[in-house]
Amino acid sequence: MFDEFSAEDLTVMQAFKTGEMVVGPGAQLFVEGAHTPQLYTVLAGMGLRYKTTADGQRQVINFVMPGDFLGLQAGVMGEMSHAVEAATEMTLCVFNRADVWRIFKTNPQRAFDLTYLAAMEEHLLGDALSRLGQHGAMEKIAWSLHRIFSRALAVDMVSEDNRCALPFKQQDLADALGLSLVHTNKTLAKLRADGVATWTAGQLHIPDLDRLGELGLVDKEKVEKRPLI
Amino acid sequence: MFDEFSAEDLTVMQAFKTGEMVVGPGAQLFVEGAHTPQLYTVLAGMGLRYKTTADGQRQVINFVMPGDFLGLQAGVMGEMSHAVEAATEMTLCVFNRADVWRIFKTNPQRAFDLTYLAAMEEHLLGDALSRLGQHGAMEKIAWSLHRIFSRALAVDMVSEDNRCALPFKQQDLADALGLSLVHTNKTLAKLRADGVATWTAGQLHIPDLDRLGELGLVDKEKVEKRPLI
DNA sequence: CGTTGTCTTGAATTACATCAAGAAAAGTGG
DNA sequence: CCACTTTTCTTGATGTAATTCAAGACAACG
Repeated sequence: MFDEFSAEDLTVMQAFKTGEMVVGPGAQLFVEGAHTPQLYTVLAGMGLRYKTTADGQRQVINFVMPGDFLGLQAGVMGEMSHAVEAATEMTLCVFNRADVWRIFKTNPQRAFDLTYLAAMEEHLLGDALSRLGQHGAMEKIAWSLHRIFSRALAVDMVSEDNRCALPFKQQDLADALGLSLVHTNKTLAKLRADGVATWTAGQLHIPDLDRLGELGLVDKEKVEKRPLI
Repeated sequence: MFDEFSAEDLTVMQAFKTGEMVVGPGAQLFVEGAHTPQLYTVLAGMGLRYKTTADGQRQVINFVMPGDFLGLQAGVMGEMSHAVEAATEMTLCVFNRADVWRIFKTNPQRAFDLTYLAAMEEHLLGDALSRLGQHGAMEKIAWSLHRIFSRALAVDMVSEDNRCALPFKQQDLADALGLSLVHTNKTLAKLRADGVATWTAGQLHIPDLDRLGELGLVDKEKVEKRPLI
């Protein structure tokens, strides 16, 4: 799924990298509005990006999976507009914010990749926006599960029998889609009854991804390559 | 509102710039999924970014105003994930997609600005997402009008008596917020009756921006500087 | 001056939220 | 390992915000 990593790239990134870090479930990687000195690439584990609204509600922006780059906003804008929290134990590759500028000075290709990633996020958020704005609960949930599962496939986290770990709560999914917990639960029950998607005990089972995609109105989009930072 | 433009920056950007362009209302600046060779900075006029969903619905991503940079996605990813359409006559500063890479090679500061813009868009989309997911019609509409008006203030498009041009249809606002036209209309009528916001004949009148902000649950966020490309 | 697009308003319907309460899990401590 | 508490999941009943349907009033336009 990722662009190839040349020997030179590796050297450059190794200079940029300052270490590895392991955090436990529930750890706050970023706090909303805070000034943080570090950026991360997710090597293993899953997490949540979310915003807290003025009246105390929570909007989950998306689900964080291995390969994701965290903190680009803080890296260029100084502070994060959303929080990031670990849902499982996570292994992270750590970079210094101060080095971002150095990348731009010394390695245009990597700088370009950063912009690419930002544009990619924008694209994904746009998708989410149109799903939230224009569709009903069943479509939202089917779409979301489809997206998660496709991504898991891309990073090889899906087992032979079409199962992957999904260590979130139903409340998290509800908050991602702007639905109530109750309605989310009932819709998941329907998908389960129909044999389209079964999510129990932190495991998501999708026997037929295309069928789920139809319910979620997913247009068979190419799996896009993304740069790995 | 914009970062200062040094003499050197000006020279660099003038080399990058390939011309100016004026388009009429209704013109399609970008088509969804298309490969376009040009990028634009909006000098005057307003427009819409939108996506069309699989089942034919339309989600307006945001409203385009002077100072916006259009086509960054196409610039780095090759194709746009959304369409852009002019709502009024628009004046655009034209750049070549091929030159984007040159920017990264020769002018790290400008390259950084591009990434900054992308991160900014991501931030704005995240805001929109949480508004769509977590709030009711009144809050959505108040929030949206607040955002538009604040932006208009920043680019000095608001008259003495707190009016600015808003050349969109109610349907556009409805599609931006995931509401039906009817409900949008009724909510606007309520705002008008309460004297908070009056939008008629393409003119938006906001006597008291703070009052609107309260209704829209807007936390008094600093007006952020953005780079002008 | 008819035709078409946008706005406006009322009435009927529905998808979803809220309320409530029980059943599983998953921690916690003795 | 077993009570005990707390969290997460599940299901039914009730309420409501927003949709859809329908139709009239303005505007804009050729």
